[in-house]
Amino acid sequence: MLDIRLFRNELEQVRAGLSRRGESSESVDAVVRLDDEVRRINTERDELRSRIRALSNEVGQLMRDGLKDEAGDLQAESRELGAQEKQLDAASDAAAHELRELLLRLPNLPSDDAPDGSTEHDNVVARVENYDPGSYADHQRVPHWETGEALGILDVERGVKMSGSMFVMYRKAGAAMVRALCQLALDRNADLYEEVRPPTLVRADTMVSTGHLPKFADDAYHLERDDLYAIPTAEVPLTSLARDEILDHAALPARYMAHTSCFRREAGSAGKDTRGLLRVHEFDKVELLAYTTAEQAPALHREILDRAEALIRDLGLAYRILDLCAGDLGNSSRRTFDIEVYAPGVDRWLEVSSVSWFGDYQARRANIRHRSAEGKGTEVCHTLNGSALAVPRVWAGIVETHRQPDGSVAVPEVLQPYLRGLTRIG
RNA sequence: GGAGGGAUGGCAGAGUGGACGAUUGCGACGGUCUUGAAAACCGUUGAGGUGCAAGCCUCCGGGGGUUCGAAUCCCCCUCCCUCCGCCA
Repeated sequence: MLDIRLFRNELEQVRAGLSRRGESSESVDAVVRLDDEVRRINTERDELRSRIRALSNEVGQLMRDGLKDEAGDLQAESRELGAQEKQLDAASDAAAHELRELLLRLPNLPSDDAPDGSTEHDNVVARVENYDPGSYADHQRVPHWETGEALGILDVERGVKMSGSMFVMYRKAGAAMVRALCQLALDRNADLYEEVRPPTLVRADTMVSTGHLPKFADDAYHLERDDLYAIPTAEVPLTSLARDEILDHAALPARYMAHTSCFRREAGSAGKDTRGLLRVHEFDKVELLAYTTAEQAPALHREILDRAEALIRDLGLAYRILDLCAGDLGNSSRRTFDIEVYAPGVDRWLEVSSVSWFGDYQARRANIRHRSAEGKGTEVCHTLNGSALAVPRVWAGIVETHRQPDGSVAVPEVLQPYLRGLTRIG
């Protein structure tokens, strides 16, 4: 949620930022109009309240003095004002509610550093690492679902039998590798990040805090009977960890990591990427998240990207870093770097991590503040996060990249200790 | 799921219709004293809205109601605790 003060003091900046995303300016106009209205009504209402309080105090004084009969006129006047106040209050609530709904649906402003552009084709490739297009042999040009099936480590058919399309089942070393990847990611970040195991079913307001509701309700699994949502990423519960709290300045930056299942309906992608692990409804992921001051945010953005990148590099995968253009940024993000792994079997770049800086957009929704360094007053925190490791596509990248001429898959060295010393699958 | 008890400032804990945004204690911060510290003593110390400011307004778990006036009375909801039931 954007700071309403931006609309009052730096309206042109808001318009410019939103238009870089391709948002129309109609809602901006509506926000300004409603904000004016709310403040106008509130001023009038507060004036009435003030008079009612003064009258009531007079009545109270008369009562204490035993002059009950003289209070009648004051009571009548106060009652009259009370009726007016009630009307204004209702009008204020209605306008304020409308304003909030509007603000909740407006996306964040792109950072000035985010490149211009409107679609994913305009994203800037910041770096390409460990990738030599001519280096791939025929034995690596096999899709992971074929290798997985052949080695008995991926059972798509039975996953679908249980739960429908885009649900998969891992088996034997394939299942162990899911666990190993998560354990590796947690161990590699345990030096600075506190491990958390949060609930995977959360309330609506928890989803609102990160920006996943109300705008993207179609993407989330919802348990109607209990009105709970299955989290699409650990970002959701981790952001609500500090909801409605005022953090101590000395506690920042506060770093957390969590391994969770993630659930996505993929409502807009029906029929797309349905094969293998390219796009699934349920998957495991280790997420990194930080609460910071505004000043600390850039350093943490780099740190999370570095850590996510290091894991991919050490798994021996080819990857590239994308600097997302303004038009392709996630709704809540001001700047995002995507890490994409090259999967030779399907000859595609697969997004495995999205490292984002949200400014104070999420923290304002979640009401997360910190005491300012000078001691007086509070400031809204900044939040940042990124996948340390999202399992399915990394799993696919490993199986395709490290496939050997004999059809087996070499286990990356960093993973071997987590697979009981296994060096080769198949 | 049933029955009862709770929810007040950073924490603990008073307050059952009127001068209460809230007694007090602890903590924190500033000062006096001290070579320095501790102790003692003095003072300060919640969050937000609006306004140039003085000020005004809101917030005692959330929402509604009664009243001239609600932390306080009534209704609904959420959460926590105890007991019973069920259970990995």
